Amino acid sequence: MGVQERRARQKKGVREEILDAARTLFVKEGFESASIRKIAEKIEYSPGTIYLYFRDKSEILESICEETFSRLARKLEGINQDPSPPLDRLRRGLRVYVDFAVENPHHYIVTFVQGHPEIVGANSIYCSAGGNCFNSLRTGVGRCVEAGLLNSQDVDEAAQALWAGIHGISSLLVTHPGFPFVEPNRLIDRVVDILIEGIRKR
Amino acid sequence: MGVQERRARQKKGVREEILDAARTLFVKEGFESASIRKIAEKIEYSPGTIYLYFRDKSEILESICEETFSRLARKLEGINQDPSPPLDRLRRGLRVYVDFAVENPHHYIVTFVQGHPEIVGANSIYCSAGGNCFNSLRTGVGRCVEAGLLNSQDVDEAAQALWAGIHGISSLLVTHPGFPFVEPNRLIDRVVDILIEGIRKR
Amino acid sequence: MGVQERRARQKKGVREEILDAARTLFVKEGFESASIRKIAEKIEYSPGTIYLYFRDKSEILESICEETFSRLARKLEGINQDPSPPLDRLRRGLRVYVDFAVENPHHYIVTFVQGHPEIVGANSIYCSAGGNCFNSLRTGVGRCVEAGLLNSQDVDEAAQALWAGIHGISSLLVTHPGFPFVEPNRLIDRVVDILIEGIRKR
Amino acid sequence: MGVQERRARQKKGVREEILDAARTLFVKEGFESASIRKIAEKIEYSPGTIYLYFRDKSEILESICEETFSRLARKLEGINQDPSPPLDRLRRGLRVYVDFAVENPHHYIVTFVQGHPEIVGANSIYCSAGGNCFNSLRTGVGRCVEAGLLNSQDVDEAAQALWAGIHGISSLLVTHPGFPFVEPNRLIDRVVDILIEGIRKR
DNA sequence: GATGAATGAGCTTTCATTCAT
DNA sequence: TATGAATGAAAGCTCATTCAT
Repeated sequence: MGVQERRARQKKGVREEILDAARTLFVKEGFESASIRKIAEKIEYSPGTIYLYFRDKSEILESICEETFSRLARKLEGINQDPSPPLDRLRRGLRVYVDFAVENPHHYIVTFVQGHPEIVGANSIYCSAGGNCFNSLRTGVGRCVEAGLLNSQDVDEAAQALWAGIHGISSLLVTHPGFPFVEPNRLIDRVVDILIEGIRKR
Repeated sequence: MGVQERRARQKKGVREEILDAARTLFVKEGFESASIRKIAEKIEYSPGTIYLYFRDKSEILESICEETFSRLARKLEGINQDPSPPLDRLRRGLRVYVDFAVENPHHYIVTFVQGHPEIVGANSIYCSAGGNCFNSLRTGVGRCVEAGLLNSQDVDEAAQALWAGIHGISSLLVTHPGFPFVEPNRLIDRVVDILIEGIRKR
Repeated sequence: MGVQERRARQKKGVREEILDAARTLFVKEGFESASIRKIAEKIEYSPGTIYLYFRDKSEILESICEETFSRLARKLEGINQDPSPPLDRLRRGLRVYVDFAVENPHHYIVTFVQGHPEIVGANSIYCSAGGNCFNSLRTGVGRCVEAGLLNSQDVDEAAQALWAGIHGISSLLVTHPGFPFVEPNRLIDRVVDILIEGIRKR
Repeated sequence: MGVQERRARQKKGVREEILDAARTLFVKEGFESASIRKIAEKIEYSPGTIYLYFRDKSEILESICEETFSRLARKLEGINQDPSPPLDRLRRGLRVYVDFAVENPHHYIVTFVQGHPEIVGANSIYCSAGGNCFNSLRTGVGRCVEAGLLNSQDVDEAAQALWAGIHGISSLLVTHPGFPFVEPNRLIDRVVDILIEGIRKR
């Protein structure tokens, strides 16, 4: 029975199980405190087994980050490919970014909030899949500039400023769950409004 | 020699040395990884000595946070007490906040970016000195609302949105030093501009 | 060689090795002073290994106590089931108790002499296997009372008094090996005689 | 005030304060766990101060033992010098011994129950003051033998057997306070009765 | 694939003790 | 007489990792 149950799960793949368990633990206890043993316990395998799927602890973290970036990048690219007016698309991109963070707090914290110098380059927002995310945003901003919709022509500057804005609300919401925020949906909308209002030409 | 050297340092005070070393390590390695032993090694004392100044590891963290909040609060209160127009003061408050973060990246990360559930309440932005910081911001926003300068009357919502904005750029700058940001000063100004432009009444 | 030697010992079982080493150390140095490290050193394993067999230090103690009680209980029950006259059986039970202590001084000290508030209930003479020991004695006394052989009807009182007597000589012999006792066998017999003479009806 | 209070206590003598605190802690936590720091804290002096009165930790223990033996010896000698019949005196001596243990459980455990190999000779029952205690008992037994009151002529054997009996009930009562003993006074009387009945000539 | 056993290094913390003041 | 500062050693325990099976 225990064995059958395990076999059933194997369809999902041990690798995925490890990633799921690790992500949860990384956030709940921090990367350092989350131990290989605890991960192994959670998925009911022996610690050694984990080393069949990952070289070491930090490779697990790398995988989680990469996976997160990919999912977000896909979402953002979806928006970039629809035919609404550029400013609308930009606004929706910002909102989607924050929603993604709120819906995947574990991923977001691990990938964007915590600093991981042990993953050289990989954790940064400009590596592989990470780059795609930022590029989506940059592209969206670029389209607005081309259409003469913004109060400045510097695409990089604007893109980075917007990113700062949405990263700010995202990280606050996921890392300070105890703070007496006003209703989150309203707050997110307000932030996005401010950013769009503050950036568009009058 | 070793003795003379130490005596010299003692003027500064062992407690301060510990806090300095700890802050650096907390940021470089994270709270969990930064060990009492490493702190002791860094200041060339024995591990036991640290316990003459702090009850345990988390008390060191608490001290650092409290210290950070106090310094920032003092800066912000200074601004609140000068006589310029409300919106100017608000703008300068935002800028001072980010400057503080950039000038004290260690403090900022330890206090605002990393989550520290081990310090119940103390790590939160609304505890003691922490509360003073947020209240300064809220007061500044309140004055603008009273003067009818903002495009919304909800003080909390606006204060939180602004805080999100400045926390966003602050945390990005200090946690992603490798990212190819445009010139930081210009970027910070741009963010603050966007926030003010996005929040004021037309 | 080192490897072969170890393999040889493994037949006995690492768990048993740990218990043996621990028992010796607990007595020689006391529970507190006997450290996990010293136990590990003694059996030539790393400290961590011990935690593969026992949850923590006090679980080792618990195991030793439980084991001791069980062995003694088995001996005593053996006597209770033979068909000699009740007073003879009682006398032999007392003697067997003391013999057990003298033959297993380590066990006896750890289990009966040292107080172990850290093992809630388990160290007490009335827990599980411990209870069986005392019950054997109580049963033996009860039989004598039923047969009208004792100078008092109070079974509990008599059983506790006898226990005090044999615990007294047992603990003195094992904890004061340097004292100039008269020949131990004679002394033990004398104590048992006194107890039986002092308790039986005339 | 704090100072005045301390000065007041000094009449009692710091040394005595240390001994009082140590005795309590030795019993509550065991000799090993009771630390110099905790003793110092309890009497509100610095750890270093203790070393002005005692060479090291074990000297404190030695002092406590010596002190205990002396007090008990004095009590027993008092009895030896009164004019009642020898067997009565012996009986009263036994009872006084147990009463002393029950009234001074701290002293009794530290001195008689716990083994202290670190105090070579000093912890034994035959050193200095300790010898006086046992000698009192031996003298009492000797008088009974001379008066032809006992069922054996071997003074040492009898004295040791009696000591075993009273040590047994004493140590059980003080080290197993949780055990469901019958009413202590009755139990002690019963033990003493058994011992006297078991040893006297018929 | 998976595991059980093992380890060496490391952790936070407490200790008895020393010594300059 | 008393202390405050310091330390080296050791404690119990957990860790990432390895490897024979």
